[in-house]
Amino acid sequence: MEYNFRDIEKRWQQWWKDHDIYKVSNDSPKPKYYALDMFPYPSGAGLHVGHPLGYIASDIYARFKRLKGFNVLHPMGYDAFGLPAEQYAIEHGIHPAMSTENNINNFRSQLDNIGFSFDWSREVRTSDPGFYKWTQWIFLQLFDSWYDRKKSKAQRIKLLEEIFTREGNINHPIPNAQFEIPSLPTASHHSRVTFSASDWQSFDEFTRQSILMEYRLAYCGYGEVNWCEALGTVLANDEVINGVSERGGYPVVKKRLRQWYLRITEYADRLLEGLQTVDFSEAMKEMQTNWIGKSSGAEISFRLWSPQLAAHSSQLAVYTTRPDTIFGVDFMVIAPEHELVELITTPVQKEAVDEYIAYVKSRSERERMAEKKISGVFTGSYARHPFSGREIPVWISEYVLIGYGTGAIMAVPCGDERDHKFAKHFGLQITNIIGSYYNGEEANPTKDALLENSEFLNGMVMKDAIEVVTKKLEEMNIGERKVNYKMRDAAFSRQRYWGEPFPIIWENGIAYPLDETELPLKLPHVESYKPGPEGEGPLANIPGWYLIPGMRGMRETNTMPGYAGSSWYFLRYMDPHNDKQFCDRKYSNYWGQVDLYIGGTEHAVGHLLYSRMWTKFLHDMDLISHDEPYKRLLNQGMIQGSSRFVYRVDIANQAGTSQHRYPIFLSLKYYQKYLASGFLSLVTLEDLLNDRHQGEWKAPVQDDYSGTLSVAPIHVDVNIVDGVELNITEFKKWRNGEYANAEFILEDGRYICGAEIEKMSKSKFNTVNPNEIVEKYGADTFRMYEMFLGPVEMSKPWDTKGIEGVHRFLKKFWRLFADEEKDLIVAEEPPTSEELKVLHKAIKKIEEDTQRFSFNTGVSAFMIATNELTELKCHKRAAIEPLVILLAPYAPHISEELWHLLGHTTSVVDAAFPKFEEQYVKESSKTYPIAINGKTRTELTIALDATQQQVEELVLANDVVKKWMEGKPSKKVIFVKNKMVNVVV
RNA sequence: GCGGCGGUGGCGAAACUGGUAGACGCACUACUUUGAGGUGGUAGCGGUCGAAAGACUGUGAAAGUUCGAAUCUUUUCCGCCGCACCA
Repeated sequence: MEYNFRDIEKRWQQWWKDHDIYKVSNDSPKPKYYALDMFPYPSGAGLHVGHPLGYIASDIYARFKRLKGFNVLHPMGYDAFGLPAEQYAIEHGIHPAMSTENNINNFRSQLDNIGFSFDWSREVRTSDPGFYKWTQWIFLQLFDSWYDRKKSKAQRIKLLEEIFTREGNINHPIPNAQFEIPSLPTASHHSRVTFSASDWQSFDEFTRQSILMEYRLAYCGYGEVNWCEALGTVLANDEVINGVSERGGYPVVKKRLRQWYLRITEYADRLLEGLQTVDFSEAMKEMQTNWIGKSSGAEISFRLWSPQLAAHSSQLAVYTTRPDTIFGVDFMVIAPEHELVELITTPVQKEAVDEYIAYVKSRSERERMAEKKISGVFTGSYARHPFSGREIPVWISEYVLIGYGTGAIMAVPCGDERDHKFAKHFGLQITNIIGSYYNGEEANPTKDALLENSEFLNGMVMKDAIEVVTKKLEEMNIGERKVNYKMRDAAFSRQRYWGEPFPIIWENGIAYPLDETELPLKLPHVESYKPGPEGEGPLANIPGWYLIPGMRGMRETNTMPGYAGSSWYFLRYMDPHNDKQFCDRKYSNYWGQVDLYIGGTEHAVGHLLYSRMWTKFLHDMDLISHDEPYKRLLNQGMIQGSSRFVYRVDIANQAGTSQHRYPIFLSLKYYQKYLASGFLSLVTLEDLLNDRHQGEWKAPVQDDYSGTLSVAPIHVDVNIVDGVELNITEFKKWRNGEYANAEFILEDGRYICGAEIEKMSKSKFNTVNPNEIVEKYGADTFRMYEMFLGPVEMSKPWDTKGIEGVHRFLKKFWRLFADEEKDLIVAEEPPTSEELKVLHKAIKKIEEDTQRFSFNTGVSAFMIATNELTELKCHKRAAIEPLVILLAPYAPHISEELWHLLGHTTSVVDAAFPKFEEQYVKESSKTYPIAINGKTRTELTIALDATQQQVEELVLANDVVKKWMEGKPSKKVIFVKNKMVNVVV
């Protein structure tokens, strides 16, 4: 019987389904294991071979853990809300619910082809009301909470109200909101607003609610947001890449809008600390750490002074991480948007300042990022140095950002590169406080220099001076210790339709939460996706929805962003059908953290941070027991596409001729020849024809070939290229015969395409559909090949040709068991020790490799064992049956088939792996350390039943030791004692 | 610029705590099975010299530690990813 993978795979997939093999129980005496994939956004393009890489890895590990006796939760679902579906709806008039449903069905059929062991009974979709009911519910909990900095945890708003009634906000100042809220009691810096208990009691409802809004973990406020005109919505910081939207690449501008936010900044410290308790890659931790961007330093107030303005008492607050450099301050710089600009600009400087502000406003975010010009203007005012009393000019420049720190800095040109450039550019004074560390040419940001020109700090090491200065500033009451973060609160509303509606009703400018019993607040059906008035979403066009009968208020018409549902979905899998709670505590206690989370790096600062924050919040609310969602994160690399190019000749000067009737294509050799020498535009087609081999291309007789050539590389579908050789017949049929009349200039009768490794994408025609691979080679081959390509974490190009080797292996493996004539050729006689050695080696290696996610070497180990057993002509049950179990995680279908051929009646999933381990591996060999001069240098693995004599011989024969001894001949004694092999020199 | 990761045959890659570098697979070459193609089988395959045995050399480059370095340390070059005026 031949290895008929099509039959086998179809049959077993059906059998698994019929018998609910992968259904997992929440109630099991077995230890649990939670293996999760980042659920996909069901895009219209479907899956290409790159997508399943992570799923295969997690599936292998999940199956492996099942065999090891674990109760494994391995679910799958869809991140189904989001912008693309709505864009598609706008363009094609198909309702997002419809297109999403279609895409999901398509995804599912593609996934099913590959033989995953997902428990589909637990499938979740974020766009399902049964799911988003709980997204809305968690939102309400966030809305109803504030962050108690004293206790470092979230608390109920009710508690805060009690505190305010009792003692005002003296002990709980308004958190560092980045965004202003109107109608607060006045104060220059609204985060410094304080009120007493009696103040609080005198406030009206609106003021109270406005104040509470300043504390809520989900809050609504006005602020500068990333507005994308093309998408008609705001975007979170992580959705903006280099000034354009992540999806679609549209320009993004700053705009002031009313917006919902998540106060993720309150969790900044815990998000940082939590990184130490989880197993993420260094790169991932680094990215999150950078994104959070914690820095500590001091905020210092400088008195301002101006020669032309009436004496005023303004203070300028600056933030610095280097208070030790205070005597090196030569000027101050404030951001162009700074509130003091108007106040401190002197009449003489007014024109220049206005001009500069206008210039800054004219520059887009992108321009500002792209070209970093040194620009700025003097305000005419001065700050007074707190120690030396020196006058320090105050400048305005766009290199100081309004959003970070206080929007103002003290410039220390000898120690900061930007300040130094600025000083040089405008010819400002540069005070050297670090002696020879400063060379006059470049700033030196060292902390090790001994301070000079620094009065009471002279002779002190900078590092130590930081503390001294900060203390002194605090004593003088003009400065305080301050921690700053780059991370901003996360914009949480979108002016879109296809997302979770906010369970909020606005009345008299106050946001009231919906009652729990009114959830889910369902998304209404819409006909039009046009944005509503004043930057609202499409829901603002449906009065029937936002107006509530019998009430004066109206519903919030924004919707939640794509990351809302994905911030907690991993909890829903534990209890997916519960309509009383988001997840029963009993089950979240049982499953706990995700033990293994696999997905791409692209979610480093988005999804992964948000879901970590939500988890911490739910933990604070005592709704779950753990406060980090993922114990271990594995980032799969990308599978890149290998693009193929054809080179089309465009003939210039073609007036009066008919060359353009035939697009002419050059094979790579010609393309490179002319391109490389830079001659292409000087060459005519005639030159080319004279150069080519005779007879390969018959040029139409009447054409004029004298025009110069230019060549355009064109992406060609990789599926009509065999390796690098173009299938010309297929090419002519490609794209409905667009190239039907193509003519080719060949090399040795073949058309060789150009090649380049790029990201896999439809537009580059380099995608490969897993369905085609599965159809041709089977799912088992596909799975193993994806793993065989290289380490899971690494990016690597897809090469369809290499798959043959893996396919060959499976056929070879099959032939250990079955033969062309007979179904089963397995013999029951006991294996020889040589055969057992092959087996044991394989078991040891494959187990280790699987355990440490080194699936590529695991696959290799299978190949080696199979090759060796084939060579030994070994068809003995005891030597080959264990391999079937071992192979099951990698190639489940063929394993299941062979398992049954071998006479078992249960699924290979139920094979008792631990037992088998005991039977075959345990204590079959032992590893001994070899010590040289008492220091362990290497190890020897020796069969358990080896005699002392044999061990001694082995040590002698060991090349490692032998070489070492040869390299350094001297007296040597070798002895074997208590299993420790010792070599003494 | 800063930070992280990496650089090993024609290609994807192994080498886990320093111990015979290149396992395994692809591609390639020769032979074999076959009427032919595919499949299957055997052998070769880093480089140089050699018919072969074998010798020398070899993990981006340079230096160092070590009996021994792809692996550790320092410097440097290149590539990928992330951040980017964050004071």
